[in-house]
Amino acid sequence: MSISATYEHLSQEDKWYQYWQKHNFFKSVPNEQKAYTIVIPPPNVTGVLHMGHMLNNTLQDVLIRRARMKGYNACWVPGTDHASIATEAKVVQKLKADGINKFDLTREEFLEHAWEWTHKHGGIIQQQLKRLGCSFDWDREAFTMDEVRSESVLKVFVDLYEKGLIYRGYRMVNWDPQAKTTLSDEEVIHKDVQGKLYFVQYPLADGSGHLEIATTRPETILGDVAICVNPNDERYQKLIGQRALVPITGREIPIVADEYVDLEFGTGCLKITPAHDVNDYAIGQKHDLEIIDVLNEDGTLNENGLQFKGLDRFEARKAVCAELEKLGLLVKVEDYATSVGTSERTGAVIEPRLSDQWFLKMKDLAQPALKAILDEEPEINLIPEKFKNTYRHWMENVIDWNISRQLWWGHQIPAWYYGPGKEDFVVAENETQALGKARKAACNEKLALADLRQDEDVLDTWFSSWLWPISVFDGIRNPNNPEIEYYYPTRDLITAPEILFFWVARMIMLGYEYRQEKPFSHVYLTGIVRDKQGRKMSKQLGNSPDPIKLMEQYSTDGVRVGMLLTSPAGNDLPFDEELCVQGRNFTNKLWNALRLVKGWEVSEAAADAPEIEAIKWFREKQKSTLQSIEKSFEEYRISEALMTSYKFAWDDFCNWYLEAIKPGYQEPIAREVLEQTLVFFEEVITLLHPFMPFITEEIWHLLKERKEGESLCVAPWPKIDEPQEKILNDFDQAIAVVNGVRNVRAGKNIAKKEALELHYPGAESLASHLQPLVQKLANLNSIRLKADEENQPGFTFLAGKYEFFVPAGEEIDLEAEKGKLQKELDYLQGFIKSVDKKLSNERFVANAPEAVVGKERAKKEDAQAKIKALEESLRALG
RNA sequence: GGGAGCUUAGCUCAGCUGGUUCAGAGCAUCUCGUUUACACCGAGGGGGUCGGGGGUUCGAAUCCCUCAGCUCCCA
Repeated sequence: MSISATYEHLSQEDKWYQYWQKHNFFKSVPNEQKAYTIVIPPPNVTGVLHMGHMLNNTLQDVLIRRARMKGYNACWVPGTDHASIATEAKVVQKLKADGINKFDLTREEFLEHAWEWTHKHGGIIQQQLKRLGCSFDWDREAFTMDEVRSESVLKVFVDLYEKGLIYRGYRMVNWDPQAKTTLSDEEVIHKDVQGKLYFVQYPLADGSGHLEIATTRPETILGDVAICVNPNDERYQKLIGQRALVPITGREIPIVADEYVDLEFGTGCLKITPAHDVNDYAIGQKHDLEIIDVLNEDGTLNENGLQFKGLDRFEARKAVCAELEKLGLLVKVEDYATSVGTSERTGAVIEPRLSDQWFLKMKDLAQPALKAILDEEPEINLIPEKFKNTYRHWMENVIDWNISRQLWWGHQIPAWYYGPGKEDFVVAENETQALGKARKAACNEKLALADLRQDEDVLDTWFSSWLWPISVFDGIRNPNNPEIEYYYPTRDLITAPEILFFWVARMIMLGYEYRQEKPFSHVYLTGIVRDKQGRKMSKQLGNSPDPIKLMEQYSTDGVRVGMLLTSPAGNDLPFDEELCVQGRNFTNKLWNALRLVKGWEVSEAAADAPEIEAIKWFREKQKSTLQSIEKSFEEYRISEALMTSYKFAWDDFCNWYLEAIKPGYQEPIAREVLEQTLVFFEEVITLLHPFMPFITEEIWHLLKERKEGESLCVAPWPKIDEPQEKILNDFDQAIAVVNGVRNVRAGKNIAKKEALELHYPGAESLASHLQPLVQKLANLNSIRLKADEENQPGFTFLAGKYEFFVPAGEEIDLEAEKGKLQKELDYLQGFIKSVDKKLSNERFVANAPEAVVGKERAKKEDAQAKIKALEESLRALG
């Protein structure tokens, strides 16, 4: 069989993904095996693959492929998310480009456009995930707005409402004036900015003087309803109960006292604008103050803004300042470092705004979710554990979740109003049920559907995502269906720490609420993919490489390896294309190993000693490597598992094993050796398959004849077995000897093809059965026991604690050799001194454990043995 | 402002409850090597006073205190 000189990844990748799909290897149906389930963190339905997705989904694929090979019924569920605010923003933008204003459309018309957009741009990321090799059960693909998921969302909403956990409230919320919707606290990003603090004079109503207040938002002066001072502030005692005039408007407002006011901040006088600040709102409630809202929903000033009506809030700020200055009321302006909330999606500065919204009570739901993670023996393991603290902090201080959004794209809130009052509504899963409930509530049997008006708002996207591990198995609508019973709880959730609260915490809450059980047992939090300068990769910065191009250039396997090599859980990944080069080089190495083993002629001769020993060793090495890989996987140290596999393939298999069994130039290999080698090769690529599915599948098929329908992706993972340490240790010593000889060659510029002689100091220094192997790997013409008095020129080296000798003809630089030996001797003598110091320290001998003291004694003996060997060598050199 | 975490070779990271022979890996770097699977390679080498200071201890990268720098979360 002829094998191409290079691995042609492009055609192979496509070929094997099709093969896997054709044979339904990734399909899962409940059976008697144990389930291993992962649900994808659903990407935005209209999104495209970015580096974060690559990292995240590669990790999931590694875990699920390994589980499949280990004999679990592995099920990885794909799907997408409707991403309410992001998708709606894109559709609005697109319509705008077409000259259409969203608000000129009816809701139905807009949704038509949105679906059209979704169908046009949906499906791309799924193709890209296939490209990445992800072994999803595609028959299970779900979308947060498909029928099953939508009905589940509404059902949960109604249920939680009936349990009294969902309520409608007039509250101060985070308002995004650009998207014209509210946001939850989690969607607000606080940013430090350099602002200004404006000091403004407010005249007293009785004309007896004025007082001074400091504010960062002068434009809200127009909505002031009071001035507040601290009751303990001696400066302002006599003002309490008086009245002041709001600048520009001339409105008269009371001066009230409240301990909330910080004596130290600004002037100690606080202006109260309940409509535009959450703390002011609280004070307003307490003192029964009126509310004057000066802003429109787009962030411009309304009629309460007087002459500034129609100006944007930031323009208005400037205009108000100019006016205050003109009136002589602006005392001074100071620089002031502050932080402002911005919208996660649009970046707009968030406006605190009073409005009617739907809220979900979180306190009770949080309890089991808190326990699940923080228990001594947690039901859910966070990886890495350091996120426990963050999680605890959020959970313990959780506040009610604003779940309504003033958008159209999403699940419309299933509440219907039957009358003019704020409370004249019913909550139901559909119109028909709503009508029945409404008739009852209104005590009016004549109510018709036409009399009902559904709430305009949609639900926060996360309100559908938090059902995901249950809803993908239809476990909300049909809680006893065999699928949910079989697959739930899932095993691993792999996601970014950024959405620990948005999503992970809420899924845990919902899992316990609806199934009285955790949604997953392990949460693996990945890092963020950053560029070399440490910046997060983003579209805006344009600092992200195109994942598809990377896969085209370096092969999918190469990119997968590159990404995983450097990404321990929870650590950010400073991405560098060099990593993909390393991954690509590794695929090349494996490919060439295949070319080597498939290129040999076969003979029926018996195996030679080096080959027999190499085989004995590699068998044990495989066992010990497997053990260590298993341990890494158990601890979710994926990079470590990969690195161990990488070194096993490259160092142990290619550099040691293959070199040990490799026949001479144009010589054949013994059949039994070749057959064993093919078995070993298969073991190597089996361990690598979860990381690099494509090339390993290709090699697996080339190693021997396979039948149609066979595949490495469903081949069994090897069984764990105890290695024989003696064999491994003996071989390690042999390797040390080979390295010693190579070292001598490198140091003395002796060509590899020039055969050397080796003298070893005793049977224990180099097992006799390994000598032929050493001879082959170090290119020695003979190995013999070292005579007591060598008395000939040569080089010495230490392997383990033994001194070996390589005779070197006449060309040896005696003095240099002696110098080298003397240096080693000096070091060892110094070393013995330090060990002696320890051993002669009574407190050490008395306090340290027996084993530690014993080790020190052993060190000393070793060193003494070496010194003796060195001294002999020195004497031999004259 | 409150909280958490990090700081080990040029880079990315290991280093478990303090104790094997001067602290490890991968990559990068340097030297040598090419008719004999692979230069996307082989062999070998160099490189760190474990952020600074102090303490506990017979013994500290590992525990404690402190200072500095960085990151994240929350308000």
